[in-house]
Formats: sequence, C-alpha cells, structure tokens
Amino acid sequence: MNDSLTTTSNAVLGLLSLRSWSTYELAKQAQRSLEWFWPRAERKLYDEPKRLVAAGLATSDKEMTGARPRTVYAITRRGRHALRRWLGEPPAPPTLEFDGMVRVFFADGGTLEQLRATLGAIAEASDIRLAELEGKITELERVDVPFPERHHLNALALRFHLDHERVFGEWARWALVQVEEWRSTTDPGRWQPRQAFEP
Amino acid sequence: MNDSLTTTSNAVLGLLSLRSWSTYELAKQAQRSLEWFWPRAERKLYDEPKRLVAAGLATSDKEMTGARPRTVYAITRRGRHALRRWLGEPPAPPTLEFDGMVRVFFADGGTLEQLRATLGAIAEASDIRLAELEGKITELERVDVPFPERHHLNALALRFHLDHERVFGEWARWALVQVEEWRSTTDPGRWQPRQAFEP
DNA sequence: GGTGGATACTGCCCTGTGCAGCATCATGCT
DNA sequence: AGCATGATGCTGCACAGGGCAGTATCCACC
Repeated sequence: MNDSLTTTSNAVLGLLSLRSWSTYELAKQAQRSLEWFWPRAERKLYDEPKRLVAAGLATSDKEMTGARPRTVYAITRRGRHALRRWLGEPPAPPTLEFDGMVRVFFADGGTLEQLRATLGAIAEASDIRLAELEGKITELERVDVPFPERHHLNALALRFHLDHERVFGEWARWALVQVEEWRSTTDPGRWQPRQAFEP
Repeated sequence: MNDSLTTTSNAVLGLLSLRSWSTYELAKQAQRSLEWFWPRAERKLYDEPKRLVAAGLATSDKEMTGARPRTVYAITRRGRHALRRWLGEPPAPPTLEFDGMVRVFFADGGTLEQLRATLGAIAEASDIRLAELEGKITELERVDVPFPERHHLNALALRFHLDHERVFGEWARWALVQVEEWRSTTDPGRWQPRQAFEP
C-alpha cells in the first residue's frame, strides 16, 4: 500500500481522532460534516478506513448485531501523530468544479433563454444551500448535538461557507440583470465588459 | 463508448465550437480558460477529443510537422447540436475541494501555530490567484487576444471568480484575527461561535 | 406477518490525476 | 554546424474517486 496519505485519508483520520466509528457511521458523519469542503462518495468512505488500518494508523474491530456483522474503527497513537504532522504541512490549493459556469462560458453556443435559465438555476440552488447552512449555524447554539466542544472550529468553517455560497447566488442574480441588456448570447448590444467591474 | 457525455466532454465541445485545435493547443486553451471553473488534467484532455470523434461530434485530421505527427480536431454539425441541447439542461451543483478547510476543521488535532500557518497560507495563495485574475481582467480591454468577440462572456465569468477568490482571502484573514483570542485549538477562551456571524 | 427504512457493505465500470517517458521541431547561441 | 533548451505532441500506467446496483440483516410499526 502506498504510504503517502491523501487529503481524504487525513480527513477520515481526523474523524477517527474524535471518536471511534462503525463504517456506516463514519460515512454518514463524513457526509454531514465534510460535504461542503471535501465531498467524497460513500463508496470510497468504505474503502478509506481499511487503508488506514493497513498503514497502522487505525484499528478495526469486527462486531455482530445479531447475524449482521459490522466493523468499528479507532485511531491509533501513530494515527494521531500522522494527523498532527499533516496539519503542519501547507494546504493544497482549492479546486472548484462549477458546471453552471461551463454553461455560462459557452452560452454563445445556445440562446439567451438558456443562459437565463442556467443563471436562474444557479441562484435557486444557492438559496437552498444557504438555507441549509443557516440551519447548521443555529445548531452552534446547542449542546445536544455531536461534538459541542468543537463549535468554535465549526463556526470558522460555517462562516466561510456562508460567504462562499452567497457569492454564487449574488453573482447569478447580478448576471441576470446584466444579460437583460444583451440582444443575444453573441451580441451584448451596448453592454461593456468593464461594467462587470464597476461598483 | 458510453453515449452520455460528461461536463468535460461538453466543455471540450464548447472549445471546438470556437475553432478547430490540435490536441496540444486544445489542452493548453482548456487550461487557460477553463482552469478556474472546470480544472482537468492535461492527460485527460488528450483522451476527450477522441471520445467526441467516436461519438460523431468531432472529426480528427492527422497532419505532419516534418516527421512529427499531430491531430487537429474540429466540431461537426451534430456536435454543435449536442452542445446546444446540453446548454438547455439544468446545471449540476458546484463542488469545492478545499484541503485548507479540512486542516482548519481538524485543527484541534494540532497546534494554534499550525492553524495560523494554514490560514496564512490560504490568504497568501488567494492573493496570488487574485493578482492573476486582475491580469485577465485587464485583457478584456484588448482586442489583440484570442476571441475578443467573447469578452462579454469572459467578463461574467471573471466577475464571479474575482468575488469567489476574495472570499478565501478575506475569510482567512478574518479567521486569523478570531483565533488571536483563542488559548489553543481546543480552547477558544471567551471567544463565542456566534461572533462568527455578527456584523 | 409484512413492509419500509436503517444499517452494513461490496463489485463493477467509468472518469479523472499525476507522473514519467518517448519523440520531433524550432530557435538561439557558440 | 552542433548543441541545448523549450515547445509541440502524445501515451502507458497505477492510483484516486464516483455512481450505481446489489445483497443481507435488523428494527420499528401497522
């Protein structure tokens, strides 16, 4: 097994550092807490702990619920050291995959109606995600949630995501206003690119 | 070959809709123009046009530069129709992979010094990317660049990326100020999570 | 008892990444 | 002319990751 851990490995190690988890729980918790900044398919979250065990950074314990087996993973001391060491390394640059922007960028291959629909969809999806974030923010006032002692870190993350999500919705709405002046996707009429950068 | 095209397929089709390209040129142009919102490894950009040809959406023409072969790809009429059809579909949600945020989120596995270094690195990297974007924005005033007739679409995209990138740097600097009050990564002292959401 | 959702997990096929490697061309310098 | 370097051109390979579908057992409820 390749000894160099990925960000995913370290993210899973991070979750294990909080407590031990069954694989199912771990996958669910990863999707609850990491989804906004490190989205990973459930399929992979079943594989990752096995790799940590193989690297000596976690242990696995087979249990039975009736006739149904389940695996519970726990971090090792070596795992904690590895996590701490990783935290001292410089972060990789963020990457964004914005399908909607691909559609905007090549909008001249389609119609102004299509472009408006794309921008509208981006704005609406952003609203939904913002509402979800607001729900998470209200949870910071509670102590009957998992890991209340980590709320300070949660708050930093949520602050970022709130601002980040707002950019999508606000930009899409702004763009909808701009394209009102356009004659078509290939003819912006009197609209000037520099208008995008004026106050 | 699977008939359902990916966003990457359509992005490449979008580039082909502008002009024909050798594979090398296409890979370079993709990395110049799509890198901010649809980053793809060069390795894949060599495969993708082949798949478009197999689907009848592009043609390939073998040429020779001396003894060195090269392939030039062009879009077909079917390809243009496929692109236009795709532009009418709703966009997939954006996904962000923010390695730095994974490190912030699990900062309690490390030290306050490490957290500060992570935040500092995020801020600096953001500055560099912002400077790059500013360079692209000044290009919008020029006509001696590729595809000046598409500046209006470029401007929409650049407006988004400017706002998007600013969020990283501003947030990281804000977070650096917040953690000044913290005693350690596990003890925020008197700092309250709700401080993250006050004006 | 039957149903539906939760818990628990994996095989499979496909997309995508980083890396390394190979080859030829073109340009500039000595 | 010869050489070095960067550009142009491309691919094999091993690994990371995603979506989907499938299998099985448990648990709560009607």
